[in-house]
Amino acid sequence: MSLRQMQYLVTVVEQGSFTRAAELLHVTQSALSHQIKALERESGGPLLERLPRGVRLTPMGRAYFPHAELAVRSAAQARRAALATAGAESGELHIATVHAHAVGVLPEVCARWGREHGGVRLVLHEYATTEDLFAHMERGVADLAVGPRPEKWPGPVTVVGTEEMVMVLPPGDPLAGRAAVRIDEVADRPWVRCALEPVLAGRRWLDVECERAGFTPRTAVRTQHTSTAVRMAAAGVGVLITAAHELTGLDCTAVPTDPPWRREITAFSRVPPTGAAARFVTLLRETGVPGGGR
Amino acid sequence: MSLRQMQYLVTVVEQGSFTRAAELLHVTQSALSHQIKALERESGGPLLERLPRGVRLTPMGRAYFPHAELAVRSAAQARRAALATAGAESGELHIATVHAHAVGVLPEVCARWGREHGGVRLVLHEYATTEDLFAHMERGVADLAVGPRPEKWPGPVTVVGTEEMVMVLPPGDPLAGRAAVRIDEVADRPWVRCALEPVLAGRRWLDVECERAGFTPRTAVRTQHTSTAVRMAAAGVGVLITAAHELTGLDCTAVPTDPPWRREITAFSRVPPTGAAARFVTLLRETGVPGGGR
DNA sequence: CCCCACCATGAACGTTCTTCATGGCCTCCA
DNA sequence: TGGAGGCCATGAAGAACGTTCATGGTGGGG
Repeated sequence: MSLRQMQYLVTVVEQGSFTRAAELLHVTQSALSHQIKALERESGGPLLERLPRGVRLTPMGRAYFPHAELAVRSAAQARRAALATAGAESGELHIATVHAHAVGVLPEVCARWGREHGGVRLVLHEYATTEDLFAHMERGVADLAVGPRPEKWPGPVTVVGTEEMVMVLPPGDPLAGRAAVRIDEVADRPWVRCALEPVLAGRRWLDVECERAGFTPRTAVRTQHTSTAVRMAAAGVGVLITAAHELTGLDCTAVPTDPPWRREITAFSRVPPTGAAARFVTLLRETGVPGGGR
Repeated sequence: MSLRQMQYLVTVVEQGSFTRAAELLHVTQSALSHQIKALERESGGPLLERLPRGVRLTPMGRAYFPHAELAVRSAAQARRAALATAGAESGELHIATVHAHAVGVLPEVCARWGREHGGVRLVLHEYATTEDLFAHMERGVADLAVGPRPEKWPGPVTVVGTEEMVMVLPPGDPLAGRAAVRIDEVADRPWVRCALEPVLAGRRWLDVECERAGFTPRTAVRTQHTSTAVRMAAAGVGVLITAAHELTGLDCTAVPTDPPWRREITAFSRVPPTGAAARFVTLLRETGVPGGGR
């Protein structure tokens, strides 16, 4: 029962095919067959169901797989952690994040990283929702995650900055130009909702605030990606509250809310960041993230 | 970079010595040296500091180690998960728990398990505190944990029962024989505190309740193990509130609190329990745990 | 000061993994 | 319906890897 066998299994399952997995792993399909068979022999039964078209996990495989995946990913992280501590001049740093942050706060950080730590390649894993991000971080896909503060996270969480939330309005909106807008002033408008809304104690922030203001937000449309939501709002579909920096380059109006809302951006990982990961956190705090480090 | 190498490293670090680790792993010390050296070569530098007396992790080793440990433990869990799903007639099921539960609720469950699933050996990992339990579960030491509901846990949590909390009094105490006792009736007494007190939203339950009752509990003694605390209380050192079933066989008086307190017993794991683990959860709910299944 | 405990090293042997070559099976399509 | 092609399995041979045996170096304690 070796790491290699698990790596092979994971790849075969991900690819749904021995042949494609073999190409990806740079071995022959025969080697895969042998190894998977050996793994199945040791595990006491078949893990994969060989279908005429591709493969699928057996019930036993489903019990086995998540652990194997975590083992494989942890091993990869171990290697990267060691390399990052050693040379700091080569290797990879895997960062997981949500799409909204990837387009918003990370580009500048990545640019500085490239100049200052050229040897360490950044590998970005972007997810559409925070749930996705957390789920994949738990499975160990990345060394470090950048995103909203996780509600439940068994590991170190560092606040690297805060974002100011603004209300997005189409160009020429009557409220445009105001210094700030109270939420009840738009109580009668439809809203653009997004999968990535900040959550507080299990409830969406906006719902809580609207309830306090005495109305229930009417949803015009619900999107996965924040960038989509922003364009909806800019087109006048409805009101959206989102982080200010996600609007750069768009033809729309943004007005701060009254009272001002802020949302934390955090970096979190399974173990205290060392080497490259630690430097990345420092860079995050120093660069580009409004309110960084507090 | 194989699992075996990581397994070797973990054992060497745990044992603090190549020689002892070699014995434990049933290989020669030479094999260990070779493998660790190979691992260090691939990792880009030494992971262990060779001291005249035993070994220690280098900074790089400290970055590497936790990931390696998780990889090793996950692999072991994968194997067990597969075997448990396969035969269900052999293998091991690793259960992590806190000492108080190990002596309180588990004996009966384990007895039934032995009769009904004799082939699957139970391996118990007992920890003194819930913090210890959670920390070790995160590192993947066991397939399933039994204990109080974890505050932050990234995985399935099942309530398997509730325990009634009672106030422990020495034999002949004036309050003994009462149907129930309010907490403010013992406001002037010293308390026996225990590391394993139920926690609610980050604060110890007892502190919250006493604050509500208008006093601050005065601590007579603080213990690690609940069983110690129970004996303290039975000896008249102070008042203790703990689960009723932890008193079986002791010469002391237990009086329910007014209002009644209950604490949940949960089973939690990293992935949905399958096979042996799933059956164990079922057994927990069916057996011996007051209020099981709700 | 010598001996013991402890880890490193090099060469030989046994095991394991990969490849090459080939075979079986199912599906799609003429 | 029969052949072509995609897909995984299998068996044998060679390469790669891990283990052992034997031995060397180093520091601490009697």
